[in-house]
Amino acid sequence: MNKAAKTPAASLGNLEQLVMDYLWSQGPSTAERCREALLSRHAMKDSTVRTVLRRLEEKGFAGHEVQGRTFIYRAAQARPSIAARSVRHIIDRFCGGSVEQLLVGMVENDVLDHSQLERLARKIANRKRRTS
Amino acid sequence: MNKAAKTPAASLGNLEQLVMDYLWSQGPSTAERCREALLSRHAMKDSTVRTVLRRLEEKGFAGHEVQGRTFIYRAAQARPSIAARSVRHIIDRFCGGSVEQLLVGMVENDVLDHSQLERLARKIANRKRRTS
DNA sequence: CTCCATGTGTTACTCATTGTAACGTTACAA
DNA sequence: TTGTAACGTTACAATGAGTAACACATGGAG
Repeated sequence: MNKAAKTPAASLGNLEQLVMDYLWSQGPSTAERCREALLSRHAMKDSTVRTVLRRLEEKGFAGHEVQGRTFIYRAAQARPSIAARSVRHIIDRFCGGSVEQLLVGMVENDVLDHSQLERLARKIANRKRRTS
Repeated sequence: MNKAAKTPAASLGNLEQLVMDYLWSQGPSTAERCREALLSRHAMKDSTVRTVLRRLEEKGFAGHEVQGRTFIYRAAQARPSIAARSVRHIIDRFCGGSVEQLLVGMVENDVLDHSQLERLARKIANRKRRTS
């Protein structure tokens, strides 16, 4: 069947992450521009970036359009979307599907503190009001 | 330096996950009992489970005590703790460190619906009252 | 028209991780 | 003493990720 986007929740290597971060923050870009932008943080040859970009596309994280004879790559999924799905996985894996359980665990493990929880509660309340 | 627990947030392979799930749900166990329990879902030789358990220990996910001449393996970290740290990673990677942003993304991506958010808000309110 | 610069396609090598397992050794029990 | 149940050691294949060389195409400068 579909060859692209094999594993829905495949994870990213460090360089792949770096490249995606670039695409997310800077928007569509050619391979070369991407490479130049990352040079200071991660030097590499042009073929390297291009390989990474191609693999990102195979994984469904990126896409490209052809402009003239150059490829313009772009992020295929929004960051929040990926984050949401990743967390869904974690919740299913470790929290029996319960979001509350995750939150409790985060508080107990000092990933979330009480003041954050308070702000969170307010935000949720606001959002509820606005969208219902 | 320290050889064990190299990467704090190393991820688990499928089999490793299976074994951890067993340890988490069934409690401390010998390698052989673990193997037998997983037989129907994942057949393997005894040396295979033992290798997996050893690696899990190297990664800091499991530990063992010696009882007579047999090893009793146990989960070294609670599930919620791992979940919490994983989510922390995601938040840092994809949400600029903002939990709220994650939650919003989860709503927008149908990982969380509004009724769940409501219940969540209630739980948070409760917990806040109880623990402050 | 020719040739170079620039861009893509293909292929491959290395290293770490993960699954898998054989083989060796040890020690308790009958 | 001998078999069996544990563990220790070592290894190999597949995969993923980083890295890159080399070949091919093509549009523009001369």
